[in-house]
Amino acid sequence: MKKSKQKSSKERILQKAVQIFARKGYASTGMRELADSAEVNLAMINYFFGSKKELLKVILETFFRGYLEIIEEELTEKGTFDEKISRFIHRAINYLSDNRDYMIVTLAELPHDDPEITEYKAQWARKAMHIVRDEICTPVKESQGVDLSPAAIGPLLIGMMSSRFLFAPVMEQVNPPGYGEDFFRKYPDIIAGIFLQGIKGLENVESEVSNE
Amino acid sequence: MKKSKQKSSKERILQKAVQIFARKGYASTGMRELADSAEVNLAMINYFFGSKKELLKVILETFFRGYLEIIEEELTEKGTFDEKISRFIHRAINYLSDNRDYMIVTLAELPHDDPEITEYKAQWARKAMHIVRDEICTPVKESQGVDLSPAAIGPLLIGMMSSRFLFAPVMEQVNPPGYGEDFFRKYPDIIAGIFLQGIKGLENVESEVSNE
DNA sequence: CCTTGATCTAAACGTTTGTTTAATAGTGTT
DNA sequence: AACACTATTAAACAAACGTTTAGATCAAGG
Repeated sequence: MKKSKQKSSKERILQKAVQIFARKGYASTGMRELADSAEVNLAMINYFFGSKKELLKVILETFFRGYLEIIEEELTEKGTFDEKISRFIHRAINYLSDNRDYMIVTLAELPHDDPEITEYKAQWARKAMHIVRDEICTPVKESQGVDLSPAAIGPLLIGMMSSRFLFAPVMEQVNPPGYGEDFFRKYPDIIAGIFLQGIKGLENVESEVSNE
Repeated sequence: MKKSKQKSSKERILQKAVQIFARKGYASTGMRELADSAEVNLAMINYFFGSKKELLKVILETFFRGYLEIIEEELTEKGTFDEKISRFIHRAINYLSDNRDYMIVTLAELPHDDPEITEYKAQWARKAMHIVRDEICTPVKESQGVDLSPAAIGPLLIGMMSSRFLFAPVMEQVNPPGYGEDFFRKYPDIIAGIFLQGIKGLENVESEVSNE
């Protein structure tokens, strides 16, 4: 372990950026506030990262890379369908929990369409969608005859797994802190259970809307 | 129908605000850009709404009120558990679809904790959570013995229903527009099916984590 | 000792930010 | 015609914005 005592300026900037962007939002955070918080001269941010937007890209990149790695490792390797899905959901929720701030920054920026950033996100979404199609949608189609669009199932999974974290700031205001803490230990099991049993219960949904 | 020809300045401001906030984000949208887009003098925004933040509150208030009304009407009225849940999900997804921009603005601001705004959101969350507890968590507990926290199920439902819309700007870049359009006609059925069958499949999850 | 390259600083750049003010225009009432 | 009230305008405000510049500081290598 080398220089574990003090982080470098660049590391400090990134660490504080993720923290503050998650709490206040990317656009509402000024570079001076970030510089002060990271105990760094204002100019150092652009010195290391080029621009504020490039700094955001580093954060998105980091989150997406980690998430995609989990998709690849857990969804494309051996095991039954149920095993793979369950393994993936457990590890993904763990990842979201360990990287809440990265996740919050990424998902809060998702709906906005700065063209530069949107293309960036789309690159990752493309890769994830192929795997979701091959490993989830296709098997479900073959075993149950239900057509699932990967463009819906991918977002659905993230939505299910992340919702609790995105609502956290509000829920802390609603419930006393620490409330339901025991419940949230079972959270990954619940989500995995709902998703797995949920799509297993899907059957002839398509017939209802076959031809209108 | 009275003066359907031209909307009032106040209406135009609100309409354009929701539109632009949804596309670019609340914080990144300047008041001058909004004023120009609404074809209104800059000062009129604060004249009608007091401040930029008050304008945001009106948007949040509008979305929450509509969503809570659906919760109340569909979840607390007559019918079996399955009927109520299914009715609620169908109508809620319809509501989200009809008010995409309101939803995007609201959900994108959710994770951020401007204290003034957070307390605002918490007021609505409180009301919704009571209903979710009484109408979803308690029945599930009685019929299946599974303890669900309303602080998780409420967000989970929104997360499941909204994910597809929040990812839309990215997915449009991934898929050709119009792709999977036929699928998304079945979307409410799919979501309702997954959720209902999903929680019905939950059983002895708690026993796995009973005592570690 | 001098050089090289990376790190850091203080200061300023020109815009843009949200908000406010004071004056004007319009509309219906008395 | 004078009044009251709402709506609208152009202009200005201080503050904050992201970015850039020129120069200092520092450590390591030749």
